[in-house]
Amino acid sequence: MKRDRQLVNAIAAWFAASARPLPWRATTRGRRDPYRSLVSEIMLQQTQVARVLQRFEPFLERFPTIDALAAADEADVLAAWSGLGYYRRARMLHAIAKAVRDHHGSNIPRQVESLMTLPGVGRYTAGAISSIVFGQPEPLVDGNVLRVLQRLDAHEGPPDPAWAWRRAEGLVRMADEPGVFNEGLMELGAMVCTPASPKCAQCPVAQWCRAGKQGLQERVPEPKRRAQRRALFASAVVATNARGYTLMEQRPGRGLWAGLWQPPTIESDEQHAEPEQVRALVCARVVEPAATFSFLTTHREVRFVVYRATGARAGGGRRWVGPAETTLLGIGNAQRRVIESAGVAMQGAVSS
DNA sequence: GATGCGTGGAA
DNA sequence: TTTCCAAGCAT
Repeated sequence: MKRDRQLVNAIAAWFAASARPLPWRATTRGRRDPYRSLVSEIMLQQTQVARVLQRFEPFLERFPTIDALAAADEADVLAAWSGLGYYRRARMLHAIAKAVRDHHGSNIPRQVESLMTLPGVGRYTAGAISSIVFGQPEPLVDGNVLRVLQRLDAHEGPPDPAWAWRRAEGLVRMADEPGVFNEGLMELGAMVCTPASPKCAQCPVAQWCRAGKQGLQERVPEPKRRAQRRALFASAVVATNARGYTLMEQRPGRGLWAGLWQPPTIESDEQHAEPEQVRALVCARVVEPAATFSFLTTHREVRFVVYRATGARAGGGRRWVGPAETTLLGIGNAQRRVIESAGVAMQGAVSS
């Protein structure tokens, strides 16, 4: 008990002294802006801080308030999310804004139970907003916290979220400022108690760390096996017209790159489409091979074969899209690579 | 409870 | 090159 109290105080003190000045940590009169915090929490789901830093302010500029976001077209939200991945988050963030406007008087709720009813808000995000924005004594567990807590207690074996949530709850109740403690736990995991080569020599709670004392810090928690990546065979046609515009279609509303735009593409788990099928796909007069590359996602190795075509026709939901217009559509980075590999320039290019 | 959902940096 | 995994969530 005494150890726990010391841990909590040390983590909060360390964070208060060393927190990075991230844009969503800005305060007015000591308060976080709930909307900015909400956007940052959704963006940060399974996404590294460095990546979010590139996109946060532009998104806020495009949708400055929760009402502005609620009033926006979903297509515009997806366009602003282009390249960030996990595009379902963009749709759900949009849905959150509408739900908050319609059912909470445009005020983001402060209780975990209310927050959890919002689409795309799970236990972590609800705990984060409730504690960090509103100061409620709610626990939170993300990948960082899971690792930090298991190491502190030398809780061996694979990641044990159920155990970590109980532990986090017990600790956050002792904190004077729950949000500061929670953010400190995460920051500690991000900056010091890293998955590989943790910096125990500069750790503010090393004296209480049981894994560190036993030399187990590199083996706790035990990494878990990843599912094998499955192949997906994609044949894409980059059809251009006389003005240099590219033919684009919208992907289905579910699954990979749901709702995003792409050059007409045939996909299969088995093999690539025959060139004749590709030609038929766009009814083009001239179709020629242009490029081949693989694009990796967590669960898929997408093997693209890219063709160039002329003499195709729009219709059936397909549209001719000019270079400037590509910033207005939701387009995945794989599709950007497809288009550029065919030698067609576009704006809002693939990041780095 | 396992799986699918993106992307890119680090080792 | 390959593997891991990053402020998770929904189904």
